[in-house]
Amino acid sequence: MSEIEIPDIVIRRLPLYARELGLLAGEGRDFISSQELGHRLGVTPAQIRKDLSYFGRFGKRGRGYEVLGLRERLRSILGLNGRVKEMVLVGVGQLGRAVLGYGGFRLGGFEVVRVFDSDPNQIGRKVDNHQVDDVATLPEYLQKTRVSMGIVAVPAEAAPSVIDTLVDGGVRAILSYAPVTMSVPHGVRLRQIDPVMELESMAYYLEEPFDGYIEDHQADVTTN
Amino acid sequence: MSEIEIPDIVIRRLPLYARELGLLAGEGRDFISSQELGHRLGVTPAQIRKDLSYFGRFGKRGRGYEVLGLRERLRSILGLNGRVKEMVLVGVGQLGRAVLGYGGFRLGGFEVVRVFDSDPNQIGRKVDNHQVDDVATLPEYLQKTRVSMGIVAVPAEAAPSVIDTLVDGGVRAILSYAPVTMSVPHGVRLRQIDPVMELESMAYYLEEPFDGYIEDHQADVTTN
DNA sequence: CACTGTGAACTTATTCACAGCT
DNA sequence: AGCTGTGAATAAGTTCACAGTG
Repeated sequence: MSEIEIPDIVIRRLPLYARELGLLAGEGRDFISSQELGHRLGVTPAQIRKDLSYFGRFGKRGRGYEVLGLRERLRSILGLNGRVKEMVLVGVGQLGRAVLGYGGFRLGGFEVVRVFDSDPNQIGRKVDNHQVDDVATLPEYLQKTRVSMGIVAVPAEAAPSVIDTLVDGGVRAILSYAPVTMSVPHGVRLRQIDPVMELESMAYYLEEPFDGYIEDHQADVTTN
Repeated sequence: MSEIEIPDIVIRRLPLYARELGLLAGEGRDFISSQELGHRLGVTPAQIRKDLSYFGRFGKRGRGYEVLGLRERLRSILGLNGRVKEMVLVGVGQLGRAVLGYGGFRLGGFEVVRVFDSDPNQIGRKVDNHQVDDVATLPEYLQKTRVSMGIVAVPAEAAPSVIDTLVDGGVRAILSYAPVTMSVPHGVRLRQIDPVMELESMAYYLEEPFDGYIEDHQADVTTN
């Protein structure tokens, strides 16, 4: 229970559990079983119990899990119970603006604290209460402030250099919307959101035959 | 090689391969080995060869893969070589607008053909060359046109009903930006993009201790 | 000769099944 | 009685290693 490496795939499910527990709390639920939670999430009860067992024993036998208590434990495990996580945002095009305007980050305990762009037309402007700074000043900003998370919302061509700058500046977790593959040093997490790739892979299941074949691919619900 | 079920995880990597092959073609490369392609993508060469072997034999021994040829095969396998894939978009808030404005869909062979919202202030307005229709008219529109893909960019509360409407209307592949878990019938693919969950799971690796513990989680590059 | 294509070996992830609490 | 927590069993996914081939 103590010195095994916890699989990333397990870590990635924790936010899902935490989110659903938040909803349950909102519905006034005090306790929930792995059975019912799994049913709501499309996950097996055994999966949930096994995942949680990596971190400790949070349930009460015969009763299930205390909804708010477990949610707090999960957020604590994820490191989300301290102060708000500060992020820099690079790129204030349409997508960057949507990121800034999206309330979900704030609610989740994340906050964009500084915004950068390379477009002279944007630099100096105010977008959603944030002064847009020249991306050229990003390195010095990172040096001063040690922000550990970043969001990249720049065009593909610009992304590699932006990501390098973030990494060099000590940013350890990067969420990129740019469709480019890059490798980053050990210890840095880079995750990409690429809606086009999602659509492309889903297209496979739309029974269009490929070339001459007519095959029947059918598969199950995937909630990512 | 012929009647085995192809794992979804393999399908999901095909767009990644196709994308990189497109870049290679742009660089003027004619052939590439699984070795080099894997290196560029952070994937093992064996993985690439194994993935491709589900669909046929596309390589030339001693030479590697013909860049443009393989790209076309992959796009064909995914069903992306026919005409443009038409999609409906539900929700034209900030996020929906970003989706509409994003050129990547167009380039990938996807096109938003109709836009819906429930907000009376939006309905009837023109957004990025699209007339915004009342979401109440979505069912009849789907009945008429049999669009098979949809993008959901509405708030979480509205998402379940929108998704149900899409499913009932015959939409078989749905990309949702709303942070809600839903189950859909067999044969329908629902994929969610949830940046907050990505950030939350990455936060785990930012060496914030959880409660009293100080542990050392370090893991490798993850490009989704 | 440098590569692919692929069974076999291995590793990782999921599910089972049941002992043990409450 | 009804649940959790968890080793053991199974399934899924990845990598190895090498025969085969242009």
